[in-house]
Order: sequence, then C-alpha cells, then structure tokens
Amino acid sequence: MQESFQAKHGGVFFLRIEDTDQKREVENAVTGIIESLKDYDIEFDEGMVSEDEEKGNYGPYKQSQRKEIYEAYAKYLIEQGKAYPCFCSPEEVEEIRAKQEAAKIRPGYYGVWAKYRNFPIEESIQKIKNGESYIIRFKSPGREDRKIKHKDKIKGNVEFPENDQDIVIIKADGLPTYHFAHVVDDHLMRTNLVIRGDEWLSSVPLHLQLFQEMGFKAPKYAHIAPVMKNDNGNKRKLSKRKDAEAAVSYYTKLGIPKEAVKEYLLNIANSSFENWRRANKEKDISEFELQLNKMSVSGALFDMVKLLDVSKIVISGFTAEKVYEESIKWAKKYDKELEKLMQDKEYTLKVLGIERGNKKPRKDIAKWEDVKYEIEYMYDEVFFSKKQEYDWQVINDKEKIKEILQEYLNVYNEKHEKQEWFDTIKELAGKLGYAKEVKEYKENPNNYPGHVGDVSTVLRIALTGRTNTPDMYEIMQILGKEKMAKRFNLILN
RNA sequence: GGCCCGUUGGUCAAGCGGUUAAGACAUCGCCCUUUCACGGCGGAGACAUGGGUUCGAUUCCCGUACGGGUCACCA
Repeated sequence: MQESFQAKHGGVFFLRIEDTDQKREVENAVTGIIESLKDYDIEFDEGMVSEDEEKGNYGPYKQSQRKEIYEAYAKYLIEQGKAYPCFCSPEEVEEIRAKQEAAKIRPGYYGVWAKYRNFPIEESIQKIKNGESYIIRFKSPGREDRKIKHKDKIKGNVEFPENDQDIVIIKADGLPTYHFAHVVDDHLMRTNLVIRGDEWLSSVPLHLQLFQEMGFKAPKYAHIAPVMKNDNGNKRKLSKRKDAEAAVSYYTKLGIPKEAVKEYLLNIANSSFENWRRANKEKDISEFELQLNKMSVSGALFDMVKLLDVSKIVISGFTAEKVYEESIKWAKKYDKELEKLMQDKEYTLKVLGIERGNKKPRKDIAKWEDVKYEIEYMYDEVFFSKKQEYDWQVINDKEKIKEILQEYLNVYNEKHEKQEWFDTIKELAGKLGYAKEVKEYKENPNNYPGHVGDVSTVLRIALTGRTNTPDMYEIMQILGKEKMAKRFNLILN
C-alpha cells in the first residue's frame, strides 16, 4: 500500500524509529521491522536501514539520537514562556489526581492544579542546581470551554474541547514524549501527512496546539480504525501481545502469500477495491488507487475465512513454477518432509500443474501449509507408506472392486486423449453391468448396481487412496501406467 | 465517570431524503455430460432504539442503548 500511495502522491516514505521509551526497548527491533517490511515489498526512501545505519538527509532517524534537537526546541519554548520545568514527583502528580477524582473534577495537570506553572524562574534554576529531578512541561494556552474543529482525512469533521493540559514534553531521562517528538520531527522531516491509528485521535487538539505554539505548520491527519478481533463476544483491537495474527510473521508461518495478505487488507481498507479487482484481474495491486476518504471509520473484525478465500484465489492464479518456488521456500523453513517430497522438481511441477492455468483453475491451496496434503498421494514413498484401508463408497464388494481394477488395467491406454479415456471408462462400466450414464442410472436405479461415477470412484480410491482429487485423467497421465498398476496391485493381490 | 468516534444480514460492506436496500465471504438448494474444487442459477438473511424535521426517512436533528477509543514522565 505504501509504495502505491507514495507513487501516486509523489511523497517520500521514511522509516523513523521511535524509541523514546527505554523501558520498552526490544532487542533487534529495528532489524525485525525492516525485514517485515521487506517481506511485503515495502521499501522506504529514507531512514534506518539496520540497527545503527541509516540513509537520507533528514536524520538522525532514531529518536534516541536526536536528544539535543528536542532539548534545543524545549529551550526555545521555555525562553518564550511556553514551557517550564516541573519538580513534581510521579507520586505527587498521583496525589493531585486522587484529590481531583475525590472531588469529582476533571483530572490532570492543568490550570490551578499545575503547581509549577508560574514558579519563579530563579527558584527553578536553584532547584536544578541542587540536583533535583525535573521534567519539562508545555504551558498550554488552551481553555477547556472552547472548542476546536479538526477535519480528519478519514474521520471527517471532529470537534473537541481545546487542550488545556500542561503535558510533559521532556521526561526525567531527558528524552521527549511522543507528543513532543512528533511535532519536532515531523516538522523537521517535512512530513505533510500523518496516517496513524485512531487511538491518537483524541490527542489531535494537543498536537495542533503544539504545532501552533512552536510556530510550525501542522500536517494533515488521517486516523485509521484498527483491525478488531472477536474475543468471547467482545470486539477489541487486535493486540500485538495477545494475538498472533496481529504480526505479519503469523501469515508467513502459515504460508499465506504476501500477495494474499495485501489483497485482503486492501479489501478491508477500501471497499472499492473489490470492484476494481473484478475489473482488473491481472493488474498489480500497486495500480489500485487507495483513497483515504473511502476508509472505514470504524474497525473491521478480522476475518480469517475471508483471508483464506482471497488467498485461494491468489494462489490459483500462480503458475506451477511460482507455486513450486514459494512452497519449497516455505517448506525449507517449516516443513522438512514437504521439502523432501518436492525434491524432484520436474515431477512436482507436473503435480502442481494439474488443472492449473485453465480458465477455471482449482482453488484448493489456501496456504503453503496445505500443499503437502494436496500433493502427497502423488508420491510413491508416501502412498505406499500409508496403511491401505480404503473407504470404499457405493461399490464396496472386494471381488467387484478387483474386477474393475483388473479390467481397467487391460483397457487403459496412456496415449488416449481425454475424451477417449473418458469413453473407455464408460465402456468398461457398461461391460461390467453398471450404468454408462448417470442419468440412465437415476431413471432406473434398480436396474444397475451403480453407475460410471461409482466405477470412477473405485479407480480414484485405488489410485490415490482418496475420494476427492483433482482431475483423474491428469493424475493417471502423470503417474503413468506402470505406477498405476503397482497401486492397483496392492488391492488385486 | 468526562470527552471523542461509531452502530446496514453471521462477517466485510455499497448507499448521501423517494431503491424490489447492491456486492463479496460464509451458509442452504439445484445445475454443470464421473468425485472434490471451479463455474452457473436460485434461497434464506440487515438499516440498534425512541422521538422529532419532512408529503416522505436507512439517509438530517435530539435522546437512549450498545460497541470502540482516550483521559501516563507508553507509544
């Protein structure tokens, strides 16, 4: 999505690492982020390219390395009387809050409750010299009884009371809070559009105020509703900590192609995508023009069934070669048995090619994890290793079955074209007393012990051990008469 | 609790004052000269609720209910 949006709007995509919360730092997080993006073909023009390297002219791109910059701007605000040091300990702030709650008044550090708001500067200097711990707060000019209007690119017109909280901009550890870093960095990095989760929507009054007081031009905002999950009847935001499906690695592990995940996400993002896709079956998704104003205002429930359906369609459009490459790549990492099975590339390509490339390609594989089940019976090492207990259907008399198999071996000819092959089975069915046509059978079910379909089923089961398989003609062609006979003999002898 | 945002079939969703209220997934039935899948046809299934405004409200306004978000020296 990024790349197409970027292409259409001529913007620059940069990766900035927001690591101002040292407590939450995660080992090798940058590498993880870059790799995840790369897995989905999302490349950025500027920003961190590894744990400690970067490209671009607006760096550093890691906030922990921009400390001096934030300090300079904080100082600038203090000079103008728009920010001030606050010596309240976290406990003290908590006490104020408790008091407010007890009195049922709006909690927070604002107005008369902002203890250090008008503290004499000399005394502050003295306290700092004494080594007292402090933070820097923004001196909000806002008034709660006034309204502010904001036009969000996704949510539309929203009205809020002005912000009047003296929020902290520099923490005790000297690093900025998100609010402050956002304003400073996005100004310096020339950001003109901020797309972020809608948990930030209520911070808009604050951010706008901050931009205003700093003398910066505020960017446009687009607040996206998060993808939700049904949790015991409750709708809640997909959580990175609780829900595996919130991480892209989850889909990689299941073997859902990135094309499918993107396609599904686009379905959720813009409902117009569905129609676009129908009209442009061959086009790459980067040609789809994502529209912010078509984004859903409320969060959609994540739907795995739909994702898998999208994935089936996507995979059904892949060539056998692509299916081979992708699934063996997946198998190398997650399924050694499958990898081994696929060793003979030429043969596997044939197997994967069954009914592929047709006007109506099969939609049997939803994820690479499914490949093994879909193809394993085509390999002797698997077929003969399974216990041979067949679930015969209509025709289940041992002698009748043997009769069909034996007779079929006599008439089967590898050189037959499909129609001829088809007719051969019909003839055989007729010869053995079964109805040659299903319709015929349905008209007089008592005249026959079964019909051509039942005969085919016997062949299919003996051949594959399954009642459901793709086109049997192709299966026989790939297996060849010799292997076919070997499988039939398992029952005949 | 305050402040925001939202509520169309099971799910994702069109719709912008007058529609038989699209479509997709899921589901059910039938057909597709032999399974399954694909495909085709059809069925069932929705405007949270109460008031307004209007000749007429799913569409506009207010209330209620429900859901979500936010109220940190986290982002």
